Amino acid sequence: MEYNHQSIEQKWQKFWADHQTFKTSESTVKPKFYVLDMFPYPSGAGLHVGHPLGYIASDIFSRYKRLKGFNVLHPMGYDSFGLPAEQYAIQTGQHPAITTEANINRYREQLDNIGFSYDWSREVRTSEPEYYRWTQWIFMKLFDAWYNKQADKAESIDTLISKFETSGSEGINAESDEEILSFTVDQWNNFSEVEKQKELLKYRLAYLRESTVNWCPALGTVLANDEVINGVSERGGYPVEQKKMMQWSMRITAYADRLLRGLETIDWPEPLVEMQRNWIGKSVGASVKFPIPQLSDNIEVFTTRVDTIYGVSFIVLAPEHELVSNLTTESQKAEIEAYIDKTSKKSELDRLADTKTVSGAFTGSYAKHPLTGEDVQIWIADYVLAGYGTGAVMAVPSGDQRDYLFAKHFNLPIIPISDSQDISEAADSNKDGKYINSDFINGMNYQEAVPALIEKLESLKLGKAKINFRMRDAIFGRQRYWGEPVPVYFKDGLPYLIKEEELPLLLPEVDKYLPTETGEPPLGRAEGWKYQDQYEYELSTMPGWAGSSWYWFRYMDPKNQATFASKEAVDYWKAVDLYIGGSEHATGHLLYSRFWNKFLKDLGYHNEEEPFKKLINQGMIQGRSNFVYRILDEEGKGTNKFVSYGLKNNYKVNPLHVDVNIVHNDILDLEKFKQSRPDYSDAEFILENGKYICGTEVEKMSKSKFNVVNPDDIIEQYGADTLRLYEMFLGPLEQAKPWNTNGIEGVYKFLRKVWRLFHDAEGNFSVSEEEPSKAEYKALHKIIKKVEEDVERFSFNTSVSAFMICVNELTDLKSNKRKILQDLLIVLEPYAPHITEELWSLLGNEEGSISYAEYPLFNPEYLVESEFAYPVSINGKMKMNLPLALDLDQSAVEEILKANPDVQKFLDGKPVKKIIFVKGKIINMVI
RNA sequence: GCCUAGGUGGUGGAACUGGUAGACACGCAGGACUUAAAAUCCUGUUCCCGUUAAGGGAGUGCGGGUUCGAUUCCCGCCCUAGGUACCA
Repeated sequence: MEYNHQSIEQKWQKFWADHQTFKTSESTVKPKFYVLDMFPYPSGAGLHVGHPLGYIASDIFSRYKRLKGFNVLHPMGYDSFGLPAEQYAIQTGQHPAITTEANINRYREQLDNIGFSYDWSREVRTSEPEYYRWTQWIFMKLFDAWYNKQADKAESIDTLISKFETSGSEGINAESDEEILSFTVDQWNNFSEVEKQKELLKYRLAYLRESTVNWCPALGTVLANDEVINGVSERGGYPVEQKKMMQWSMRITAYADRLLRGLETIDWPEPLVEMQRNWIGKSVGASVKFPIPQLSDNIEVFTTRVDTIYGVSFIVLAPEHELVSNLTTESQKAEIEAYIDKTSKKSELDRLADTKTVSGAFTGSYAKHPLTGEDVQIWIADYVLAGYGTGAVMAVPSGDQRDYLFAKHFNLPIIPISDSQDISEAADSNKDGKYINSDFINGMNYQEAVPALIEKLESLKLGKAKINFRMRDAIFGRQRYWGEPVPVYFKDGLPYLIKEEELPLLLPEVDKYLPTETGEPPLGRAEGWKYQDQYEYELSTMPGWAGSSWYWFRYMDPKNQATFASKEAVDYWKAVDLYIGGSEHATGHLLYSRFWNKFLKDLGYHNEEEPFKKLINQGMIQGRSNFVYRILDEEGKGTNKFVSYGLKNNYKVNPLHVDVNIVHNDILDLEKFKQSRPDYSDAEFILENGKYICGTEVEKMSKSKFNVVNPDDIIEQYGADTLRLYEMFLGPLEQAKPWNTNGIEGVYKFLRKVWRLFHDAEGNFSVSEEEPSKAEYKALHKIIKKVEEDVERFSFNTSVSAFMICVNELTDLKSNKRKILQDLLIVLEPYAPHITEELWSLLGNEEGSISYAEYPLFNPEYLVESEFAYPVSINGKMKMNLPLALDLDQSAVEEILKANPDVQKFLDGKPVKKIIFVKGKIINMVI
């Protein structure tokens, strides 16, 4: 019987499903291992061959770990709230839940075809009420929490209230809004309920506040910073503008430092860690106040170079800075207003594009230098950002290039402050020299000057050391329908939580999925949707990242009605040991998940500071487009003649995308091409060597480029095992690479060879019970060792090559020994589970039991060489013949030396500690 | 500009701590089997010189360096991909 992938794969997929082979439980003495894939958003387009790359890798790893005796949790689910289903609903009126359900079913079918070992009994869907009930519950916990900086953790808001009740606002060290009240115990107790709630809102980790948001008019919703790329929306690429709105936010900034510190404890790809580090953007510096006597106020600036303070020759405010209007003198008013008007009209995109031109305006006012007391001019300019630091900078033209250009342009003084500076052409920010023109720090170096200055500023109450973060709080509301309702109602204009036992707050039905006529979010259309029939619910829904910020917990205990995951389950599974997914989530999902994880830890729900111990980014699989070249006539119009790639330069041609599914190894299937469109039916071709060769280009995989390859088609032709092996064979997991099927035949051929090892020439199943030869053991143990090493370092592509070598060797040896083949199957099982299960049961083992087999033990003895003899040279100076060995003990070294007096002579009687052999040659001796 | 990763045959890629560069696969060429095709198997395949062969030379983006020995380490440069950008 020949290898029939279709019947084998169907048989085993059904077997695994019927027997719940991969169902996982906590009740075991085995060590646990948690392997997680980033769950997909179920889009209408279904899976293409790029999607499963990471899933295949994680499945191989999971199966390998199971064989190695671990209790593996390997679940899958769907991030099923999101924009595309809602956009589809707007167009067609179909409820997003129906679209989503259909898409999920399609995804499931495609996933099943690949033969993954997921425990489907643990599936989660973020849009199901049983799931989002707990998303809402976590939101409630966040609303009911504040961040105690002293304890460096979040606590229940009750502990803050009791502090207010016993000692007022005195001594509270909390992460909060900027403008907080200070009050005594009596004042607090006399506050009205509304006043108390208003004040508490400034401390809550989920809070409502008027803030500047990224508003996307085309999508009709606000977006978080990570959802805005280069000034346009991540989804759809629509323009985004800044707008002030009442918005729900998450006080992620409270965790900035812990999020930063945690990065050192986890095993993530360096680029990704770097991205998070930059996103958090910690700067250590100082805040300095420049007094403005006429307003009896100060301008506060943040600087990372307080040592350059004597080089300050002016101050620059962001055009939006709150003091600008008060500082503007009568004579400068027109100029300032014109400048503000000009900059406010610039869109985010223009501002990003134009960073070269220097622009700004003088307010006419002066501030006092905090140390010298001299007057410094106050300017406004759009190179200072309102959103970072205090929205004001002290300008040091000699040390900062932007300040330098600004000073040159407006003819402002440039004061050198270091004896090592060269400021003839540009600012010089080096910290190496001794200070000059700098009063009491003259002659000091950087390390001495900074603490001296901080001390001085503190004594004058005009400055202090400060740490600043680039990261902003995350906007949490979305003015959309298809998301989790926020479990909040409004009373006296203030938000209150609904009761825990009233969860889930179900998403109400609406007649249309568009904003209301008055501009409220779609939930405003839900008729009679009121809390206790009188209070307005929050009409925004949660953002896409809400449901994905804790889902790995739900897999641990997906059916629990009493809590998001039981203490026992959480204590058993702890954190995700291996997480595989794309790097596009670096500053979104992966940051928010770490935040929520830390928060839930603070409240005592689990003990893991970091949710994902090890992370691997699989590279994107790009499309490989094929082109045909249509010949143009004299007028440049397309004819119905097509010329092969190699001859196209002899003609005037127009390249056209051609469906990659009718091209094989870049050779066009002419008949299928003719059938593909009616006007191609009489197409003519100019061939080379009797073939039509297509051109190629690497592009993103998309329908419009006719380069989408559906895994189902590959599976039908070659089988899931071939697909799995081939996707791994394609190249390193973490590297982006174009999809091409040019080499898939080789992998398919390999599987047929495996099959044939178990069958005789007539195709009958036949294995021998004889004791294998040394050579056979060697082939086997080479692959055992190689695959162990490769899987542990996620180098799956080299394993596939090693399998091919192994099977070629066994074929050459005509080996069909049970002892060899049985172990080979176990090693191959993670990569090609269907064929191995089939052959395993043909060997007479219990059906389906390879999933529980024991991984064969590697024995290095089989790899030790005993044959002779290569001519070798040492230091290029002598030649001799020596036995081959991998590793030698002292007696073996002596033996070799005794047998080779030439070497003895060369070594001049010095004792040899070690002989280093490489692939059978002495390459060095350690004396 | 800055950060990160990378640059190896016709192609995808291997070479793990410095040790036979090009494993494995695709493609291509030739051959066996076959009436023929498919399938399968065998041989060759970095480039250049050498009629074949024996043999020789060059070679991992470019230019230097360290080393008995460099795809690997160091210095300078070029290019590609991803990220990021008036962050004070």
